[in-house]
Amino acid sequence: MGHNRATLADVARRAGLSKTAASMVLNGREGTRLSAEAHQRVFAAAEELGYRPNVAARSLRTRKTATIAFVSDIVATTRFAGDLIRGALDAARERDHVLLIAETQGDPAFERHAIDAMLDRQVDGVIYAAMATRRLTVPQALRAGPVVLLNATSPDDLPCVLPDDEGAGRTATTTLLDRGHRDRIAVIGRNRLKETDPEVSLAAAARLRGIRAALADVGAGVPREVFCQDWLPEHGYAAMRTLLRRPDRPTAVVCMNDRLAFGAYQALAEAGLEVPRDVSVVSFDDDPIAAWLRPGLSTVALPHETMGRRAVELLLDDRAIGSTVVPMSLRRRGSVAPPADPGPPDAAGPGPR
Amino acid sequence: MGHNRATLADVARRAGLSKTAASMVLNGREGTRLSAEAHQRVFAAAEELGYRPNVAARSLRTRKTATIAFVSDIVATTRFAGDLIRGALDAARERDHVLLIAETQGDPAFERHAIDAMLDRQVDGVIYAAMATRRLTVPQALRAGPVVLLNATSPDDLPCVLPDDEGAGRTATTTLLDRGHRDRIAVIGRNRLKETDPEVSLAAAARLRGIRAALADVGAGVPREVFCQDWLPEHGYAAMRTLLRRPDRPTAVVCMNDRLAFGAYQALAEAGLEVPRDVSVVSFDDDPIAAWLRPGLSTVALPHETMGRRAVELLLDDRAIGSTVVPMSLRRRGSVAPPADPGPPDAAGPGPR
DNA sequence: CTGTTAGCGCTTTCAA
DNA sequence: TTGAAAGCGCTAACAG
Repeated sequence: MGHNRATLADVARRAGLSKTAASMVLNGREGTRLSAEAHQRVFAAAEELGYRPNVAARSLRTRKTATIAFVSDIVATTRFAGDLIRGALDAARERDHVLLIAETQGDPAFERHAIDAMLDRQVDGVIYAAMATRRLTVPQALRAGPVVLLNATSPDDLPCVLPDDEGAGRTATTTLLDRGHRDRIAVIGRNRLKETDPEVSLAAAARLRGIRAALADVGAGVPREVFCQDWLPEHGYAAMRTLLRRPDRPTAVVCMNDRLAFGAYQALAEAGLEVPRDVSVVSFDDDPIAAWLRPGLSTVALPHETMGRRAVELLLDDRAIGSTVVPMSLRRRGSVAPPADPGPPDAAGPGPR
Repeated sequence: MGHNRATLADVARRAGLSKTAASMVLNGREGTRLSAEAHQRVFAAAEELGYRPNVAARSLRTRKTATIAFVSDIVATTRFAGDLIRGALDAARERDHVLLIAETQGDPAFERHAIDAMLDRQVDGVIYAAMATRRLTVPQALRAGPVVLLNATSPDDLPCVLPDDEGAGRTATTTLLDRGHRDRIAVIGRNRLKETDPEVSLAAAARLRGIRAALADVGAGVPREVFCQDWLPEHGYAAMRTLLRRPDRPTAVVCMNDRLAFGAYQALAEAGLEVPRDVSVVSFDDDPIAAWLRPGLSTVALPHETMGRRAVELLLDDRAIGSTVVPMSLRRRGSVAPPADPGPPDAAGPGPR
């Protein structure tokens, strides 16, 4: 690849100057001024030869590669991984950097291998990303240089970028409260494991805190909460059925993520209930599916693209300290409306329509 | 990053040998044999110092970087991008290579920039990926070295990796035929632009060819085909409503992708029709949503992970010639059943349940 | 069998 | 104002 590229020596020769002179002109070094004419000649020569510096050679000297390692546990599983990467890519491009990516698949051997591979290539820094917001411990090898955790924290307070899940919880809930829901709001997606083990999830507990805080602010009653084994559509479906079986059907539910909400939609439709007329729904993530549902699902979006971008900014500006929390904002679609009417606290719900 | 790494000189010194000797041992060069004891000493020294070669330095000499550029038009939009990358990543890891990624966003300026950045870093080859299977022209700059097109072809027959969309069309259709559907199969998602402009899509025409061929094989009638402006759920929804409005409701539909199928499901549910009892559905892609629908959607999966892997293999083994077509296989879920009964070719359908 | 000597292409003292 | 020379860490000729 790139066989006969012109070298700096070629440029210098053509310009009738030394490599030093050429180098200085091309790098805009002010250390010592060359004649305007020398500048001209060098630029002209470089232009004519289509000169491009060899980054490997340069970095051997400068110990800078303008390359960032992006190491994540899993890249493919979720669409969100792409957003994280895209944000990082954008920011990197703006600063003339490039991303070397690797995936550990949660396997320590792969991880070790990946990190070595990156370090061997003298990357300027490492972004260590998790696909689910969580706490993790970064391998010792990374301590050698700048690191930013993306969508993760570590026990030892490395600089990190996180989404504001607690704020998101408030936002979701407030949306409901603003429309007049209050004492019959339910929560779908409580999960002991996700809420208690920070290595599994940081989002679950934070979202719940936000939800409860918003409710407490207006003195609303404790919401009905349904536990789910995981956050997949089938669990949301089951949870919603559970809720519908009870006497006082909720006027609104907040689902811990969009997949749960999708399942909830399915159960609602099956019960002949209409969103948002009979039940309002809000959730989190802004999975593509949120826009595809009928009606569109109002959801608090994960700011993954911004997070990815922020991570490289922190890394390169090395003002990276503490945690950077990125706000999450509501994508308003059609799934929220005022409660139909208080209704008698008995029946499970009317038939279709 | 990686400040005080031991260098080859350190290892040599510690082993009491020359850099040359150390280099040879470490690289397992057989050119000239060193004493067994020398081997021992070198390995021991390297081990003790935690020596790792500096890839930049090495590549300055060898002109090999063990780095592959992965340039794509869009990485984030679809989940499939992740699969392509993941496959490539896996294959690269197995061969001790690493991926430098960049995204052009379809912008020629970005593209130029990205390619320069990669070439400046002396990558060993380039994988040029498109997110929708299509034809494209690769920038001249890439002709300098090995290139493999991923999910794309070019007018000048660069080596490429493509999914077998025509086979997929046959597979989808055959699934229906095998269950007894025949003359009342409909197709959702015809699209003039996608079918005629190879720079937009290669998949649409190929899938359609496959569908028709399978039908022709059994002498089935020409299917009812509905055009869609795009392949999004809303279009599938509209298309299905159109079909249901006609007198002879289809017993089965093949949708050009899963998003259309999702829309079709919505229209079916709304009409009080049940999948697969009243209408069977098959489609293409294996979008995550296919597994989330109720019942699960049978769909012919895009083999993106395999494709990504294949691209790397072709590039590195440089036996890269012509096009490599990767088969697509059916994910059998619950959306296909035998037709209920021939039924009178009149009514639009019964009420709910 | 082993070690010395040149570079790869670049930046950076240091002298002229 | 400019240029020669050294050297980043490594490998490949070429002598010993």
